[in-house]
Amino acid sequence: MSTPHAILIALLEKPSSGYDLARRFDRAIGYFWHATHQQIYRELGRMVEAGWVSVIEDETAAASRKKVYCVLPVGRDEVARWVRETPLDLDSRNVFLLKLRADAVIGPLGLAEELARLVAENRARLATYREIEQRDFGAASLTRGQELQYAILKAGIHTQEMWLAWAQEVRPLVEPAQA
Amino acid sequence: MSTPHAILIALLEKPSSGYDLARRFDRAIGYFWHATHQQIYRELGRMVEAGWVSVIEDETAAASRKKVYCVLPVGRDEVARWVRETPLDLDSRNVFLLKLRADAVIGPLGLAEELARLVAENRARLATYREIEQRDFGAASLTRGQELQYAILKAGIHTQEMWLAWAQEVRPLVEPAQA
DNA sequence: TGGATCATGTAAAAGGTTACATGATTTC
DNA sequence: GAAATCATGTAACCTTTTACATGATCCA
Repeated sequence: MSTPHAILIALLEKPSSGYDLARRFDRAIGYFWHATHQQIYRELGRMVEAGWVSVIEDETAAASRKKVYCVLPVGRDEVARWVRETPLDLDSRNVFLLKLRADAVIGPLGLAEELARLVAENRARLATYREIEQRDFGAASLTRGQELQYAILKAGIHTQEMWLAWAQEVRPLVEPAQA
Repeated sequence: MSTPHAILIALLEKPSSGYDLARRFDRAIGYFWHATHQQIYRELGRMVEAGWVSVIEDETAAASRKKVYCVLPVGRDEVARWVRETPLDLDSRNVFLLKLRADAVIGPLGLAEELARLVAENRARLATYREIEQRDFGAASLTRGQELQYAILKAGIHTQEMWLAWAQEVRPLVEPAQA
C-alpha cells in the first residue's frame, strides 16, 4: 500500500510530527489507511535520509522534543512520480483514493486514464459475478449454505456497483479538459 | 487476515493440493482474498505439523507428486474457535465474509452478535462521515481540491451505506431462531 | 506528586514478497 | 522434442506487528 507515500501525502496536506501523524492515521485518514507509530518513525527516518522531507527548526521545536516534518521539493516530485507511474490493480481502491488525495494537494496529476482503466476492469469483474450469480444461484430455493454463499457474492456485486457509480461522479474531476 | 484460517476454510469447502489452492485463491476466492503459492505451501506444512490437516493417500496421489490436503477434526474445531473468538474491527469486512464462508460449510457458528456489533460500529462511523460532510462541504461552491476531498469522503459514505444495506440482508441468515 | 498524555524510539518475531530452483506431465 | 503448464519447494529480503523502553509535559 506504500506507507512512505501515504505519509508524504499526509505531510503535504499538513506538516506534522511523527506523533501527530500517528494520530491523524488513527482519525480521518485512518478510515482509509492505517499505520502504527513504529512504521511512521521508521519511514520518517528513511525519508530524511533520502532527502524527501526535513525537520522544521523553529522556536516551538527547540522548546520541546517535538520534530515537525515538512516535504521538500524532491519529496513532492517523488509523490507525483509515484502517482503517475504506479499502476493499481482493481482491488486497491483505497490506493486510488490516496492518489486522489495527492491530486487534491499538488494536482492535477492526470488520473483520468487510470480511472478509466479501473472502471473497465471493475465492469468486467461485475460481469463475472453476474454470471456466477445466474449459474449458481438462479434456482428457486437454496439451502442455508447456498444462501450464505450467495450473500458473499452479493457483497462483491454491491461493492462493484457502488464503486462504479462513485467513479462516474469522480470522472469529471480528473478529466483534463473540464468545460 | 489470518492466512491459515483462510486456507482451512477453503480446504473444508473442497480438499485440494497446494497448487489447486493457489489457483482457487487467484480465482473466485481471490476476489476477496489473496495468497501466493509460497504462503500456501508454508502454511500447509505448518498445519500438518499442528495436526490440523493431513495428506490424503490414494491411488491418484501415488501416481503423481500431487498432495491433496484434507482438514482433520482438530482443524475443523480450530476454525470454529477462530470464528467465535476472533473479534473483528469495522474495517475487516472481508474477514467477516471469510467467517460467513466458514459458517456456510460447518455452521451455524453464531455470527449474529458479531454482525450486530459491526452494524452498530459502522452506523457510528457513517454518522461521523455525515458530520464531516456537513461541516466541511456544505458550502455552495468548492475548489477543485475540496471537490476531490469530498469525493474521497463520499467513497467512505457510499461504502458504509452499501455495507449496512447488505448486513440487513444477511442478518436473517445468521440469526439463531429464523422463523 | 501522581497519573494521563505527549513524544520518540529499539528489538524481536511474525508474516508477506520476490527470486530462484527443480522436475513431471501434457500438448502441439 | 519443445513449450506450456502442473506441482512443489527453498532462501533472501522486506514489511508489519507486538512488546519493551524512556523521558517530558500537563493537569488535578
